[in-house]
Amino acid sequence: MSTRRIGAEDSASRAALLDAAQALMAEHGYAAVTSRKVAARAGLKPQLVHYYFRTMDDLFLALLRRGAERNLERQARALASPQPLWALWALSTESSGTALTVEFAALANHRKTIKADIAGYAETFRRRQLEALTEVLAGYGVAPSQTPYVALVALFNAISQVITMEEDLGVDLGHAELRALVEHHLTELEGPRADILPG
Amino acid sequence: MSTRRIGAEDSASRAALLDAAQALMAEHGYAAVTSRKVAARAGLKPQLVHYYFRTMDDLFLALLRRGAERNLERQARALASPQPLWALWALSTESSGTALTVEFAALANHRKTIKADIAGYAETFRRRQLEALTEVLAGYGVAPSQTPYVALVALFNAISQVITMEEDLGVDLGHAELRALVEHHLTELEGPRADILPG
DNA sequence: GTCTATACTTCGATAGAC
DNA sequence: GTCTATCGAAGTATAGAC
Repeated sequence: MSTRRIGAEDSASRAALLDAAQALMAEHGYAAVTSRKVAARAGLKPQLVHYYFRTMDDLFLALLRRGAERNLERQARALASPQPLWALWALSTESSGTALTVEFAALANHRKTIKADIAGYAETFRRRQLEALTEVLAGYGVAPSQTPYVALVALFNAISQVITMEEDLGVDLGHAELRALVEHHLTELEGPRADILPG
Repeated sequence: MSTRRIGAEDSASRAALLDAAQALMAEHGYAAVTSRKVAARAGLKPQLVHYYFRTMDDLFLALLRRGAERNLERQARALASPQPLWALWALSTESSGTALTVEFAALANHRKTIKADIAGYAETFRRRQLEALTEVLAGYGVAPSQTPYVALVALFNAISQVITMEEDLGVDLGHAELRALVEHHLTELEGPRADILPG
């Protein structure tokens, strides 16, 4: 059965299909990512989707991996910047990736193959943050005994994630005040934010 | 066109269809909520879905409203209990509703009709919390000038929401520590948690 | 008020042509 | 290595019978 051939990884058509799938997923949700719509958006024939990605699951997986690699790189740059906390805050409250994040979370609910991959990526993402921030926070003189660093990292993510998700939805009750609270602490630790855009 | 008749609101079949849709959505995601699958799960014919709900959007809306009413009631009970903070914490970190929440968030991405409804419900939910907790926190002697209540409420929700979502996904880095942090504060304000299950 | 017969559209996937 | 012709299954929705 699985003897059918598959397209090359560096094909331009393949990349175009991934781009189209990503745009569709962000704009219209994962259910809109059908072979036909993806192909139409990329200006290609529907059957090509199944040539480059045997199943739709494979397409979602490829999309996740590509996005994950990009995000890990962006995070690494932020964590290596002069103001890692501010840079991470800017990156995490950026709304551009929110829709995709939500869609992948929903996707995990019913595509078990993908769920494990998403969880693995989330874990790596968090773990790298923890490693880098452990050094940073220790450098700033924050005692881990009081509040464990791992709790701070989880807290930081919870806040930024919910703020972006809710704002995307159009709900923002308490956001300004919560943002102010976080930014007050960031300023205490890292000084006022230097106006450098996140990489 | 819109002259077609619609089934009674209190019909048993209608309720069965909603139950089936809810189960499907939680287990397999909103994309699995198709007229055929919903009907099959309810032991009915697919066409009945369109008799009781003219379109699939109508079905999703009915499902949202039913769930929203139930949640608002549960929240009201929690907020009126002897330990409102603990009760709210128990309610918000309950994992049972998480999958549905995520699915509705994703649904909002591409069904604009539904997005407004979801946002409206989220806002009401938060606002009621704020009203009740304003009294509670003032009673506990928490000064609103230090950290505005509305920020605390948003923070509380961010934490519980992300914890349940991540645990549902299988990621729990920092959760135990973050939970401990929250529960430490709850104990300070409200004393140790009395072992009463949430309503 | 309740349900069925049926039309039309879109989907994922494969086999085979270039 | 790249793409097309085509199939069977599943989707939404309407009109009309009980």
